[in-house]
Amino acid sequence: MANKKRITIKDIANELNISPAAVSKAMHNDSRISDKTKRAVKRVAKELDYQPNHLASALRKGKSNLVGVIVPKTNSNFFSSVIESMENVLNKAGYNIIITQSNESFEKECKNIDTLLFTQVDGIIASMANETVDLSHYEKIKSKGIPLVLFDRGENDLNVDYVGINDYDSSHVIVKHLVEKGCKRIAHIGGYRRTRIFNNRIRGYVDALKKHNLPIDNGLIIESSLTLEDGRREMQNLLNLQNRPDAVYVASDYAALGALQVLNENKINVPDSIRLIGFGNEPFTSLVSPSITSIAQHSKEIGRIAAETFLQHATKDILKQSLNKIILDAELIVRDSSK
Amino acid sequence: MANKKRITIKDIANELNISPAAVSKAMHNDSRISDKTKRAVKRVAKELDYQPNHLASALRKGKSNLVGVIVPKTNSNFFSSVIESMENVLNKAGYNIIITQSNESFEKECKNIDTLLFTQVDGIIASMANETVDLSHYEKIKSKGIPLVLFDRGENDLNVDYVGINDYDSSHVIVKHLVEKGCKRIAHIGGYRRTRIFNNRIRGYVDALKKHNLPIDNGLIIESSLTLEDGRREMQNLLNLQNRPDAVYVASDYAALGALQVLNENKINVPDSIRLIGFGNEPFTSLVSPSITSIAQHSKEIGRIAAETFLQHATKDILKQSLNKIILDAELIVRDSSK
DNA sequence: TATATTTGCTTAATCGATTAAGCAAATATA
DNA sequence: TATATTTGCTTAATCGATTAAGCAAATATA
Repeated sequence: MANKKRITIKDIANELNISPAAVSKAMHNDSRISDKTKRAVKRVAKELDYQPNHLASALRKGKSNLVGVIVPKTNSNFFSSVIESMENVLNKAGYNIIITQSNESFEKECKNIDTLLFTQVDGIIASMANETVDLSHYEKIKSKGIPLVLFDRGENDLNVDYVGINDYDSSHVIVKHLVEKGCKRIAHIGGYRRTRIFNNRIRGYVDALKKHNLPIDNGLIIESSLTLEDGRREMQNLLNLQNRPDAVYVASDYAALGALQVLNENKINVPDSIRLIGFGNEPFTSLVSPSITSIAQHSKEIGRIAAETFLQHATKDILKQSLNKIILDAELIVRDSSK
Repeated sequence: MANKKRITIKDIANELNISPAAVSKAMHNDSRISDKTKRAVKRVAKELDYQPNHLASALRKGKSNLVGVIVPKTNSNFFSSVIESMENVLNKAGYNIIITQSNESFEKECKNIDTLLFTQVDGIIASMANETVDLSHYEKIKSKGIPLVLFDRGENDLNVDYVGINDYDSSHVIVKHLVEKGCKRIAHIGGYRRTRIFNNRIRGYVDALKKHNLPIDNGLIIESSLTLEDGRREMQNLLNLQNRPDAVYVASDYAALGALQVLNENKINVPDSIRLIGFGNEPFTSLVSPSITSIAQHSKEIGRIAAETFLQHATKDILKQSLNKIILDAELIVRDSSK
């Protein structure tokens, strides 16, 4: 077998006739080790292709330098981009990330948390599954004293750090845009109110309608899981109404895409007959025809801030910590579907 | 701070007045421990909410139960689905996965490999970045005796296990389909030949043309990175030709989407004037208009087989190992763009 | 009944790196 | 010159779990 014996600090110590402890300190630039010894140690380490045993130091130091990340699914541009940005920040600080997918399942999310705790991650950064209502698993993380940062789908009363965009204001921006285009009956295909971000979008939508003196029609407010199929079904339902809406604000690009399909299939002109707005600014929104107006969520920023927030917890001592709730302003990207 | 002292086997041992060694063995159902003791140990473990220290056992046993996964980017349905399927298989076998993205960058891929080796993964499952030509980093993994399994973008001469689809045959299926529809000038927007799978697609395309007695026109064979922008640019170039093609086979759905945009913008009827076929069966292929004919790659299968191949390496002893090269048949999903 | 085997544990070493404590030599200070 | 401090290392314990070796008691076998 190709597997040669692993080089340890002991091998370096033997080579130089010093103690393993001195080698360890030299590698970490301890001030009580002479420059001469440090140089010798580093030279020999290089010569022997020494790779520190991460498990041993993790065990001794009580930290793994791993951060667990939980997302509903990596296959959206939003999440993969958030992750990429987190990775950049955390790698620089010497951390690696373990990415897990909940597939929008509460059960899978619980399993992922157990797995991450078992793997002894130094912290967890998560965005919740659609199904998640019971937060006791997150309480478990907190009770173990492991830093927890939530982002996007995660605002709640857990009293942990959170990074996300201003959903309430986003709805205002969307409604304002549609009103300016002359829309009077704006429907909202939203997520479930139990998830804070979706509740905020609904609240923002309702308040914005009031602000513009438009009537609230509960038949035009729909809660769903926001999958593509949900978008199709709910759009079809809206089309079956006596009094059709003249605009639909969908709280997810995937569902918006489903809605668009139904509109196209029914030869309903978008935007002339019905204006359509999605949420998330997934790349396909600019690719379909007509292209879909959407809200950009600053995924890179969210990832960076979430990672930095974790690092604050990891480095600073407990006493200095304050709760961070960072809400970024979102941006409306206007495309053909609402022009 | 909320962090209570961690429960160790020592605590359980004290509780029961037995040795930590007995506890360890009881937890692992060692045959030399009495049922009575096993039951007692498990009861106390539960009572104290004992969580084994993964780092300690990993250090002692010399394995981390972590598998590193490297993909170009998780935001395609193909890769996220492959990963999901790997995760299922590996979790069941007691492994966790660390997912890393190369973002199609060779440099990032090298970094990821170093990171994974440092984290002491028990194996690496990878699909290469577009940029990757130099394979010395993969040699490094092999030389450390760490199991390596490649999938999709990874067939090569490294002499490691590989799981992928039959790219050569897929091209044959595509060309046959187009010929049956009456196409005579079939262009191919492909990847770079240096990547084996793309070379195989090009070879299959050329051989299939020959088989159907169609002339080979090198002006219709294009190599690119297959991004959406590449698809747009190359489609535009094809439209500028004196003698336009009547069909375009694009080796990636993203590039095919770019091509479709250009065709739509130029009011060229797809499929009547030009037929279009993509590769990968990304969800959006069925969502755009017209929907894009594509090749389904059996992502779940690929993930499952790659994971199982790793497990074979991890469990069986070195002598028994044989090289696996598993090539799955791909499937043509015919949609409007080629009907 | 005498010996062999099995059962059920304990003892002690180990996986590598880290770190508190300590010691001798070198240097600084009074 | 005598004492205090600093420098540069070593020694030994430690992080928890695992496991080889071993031992006494219980049981099986001749």
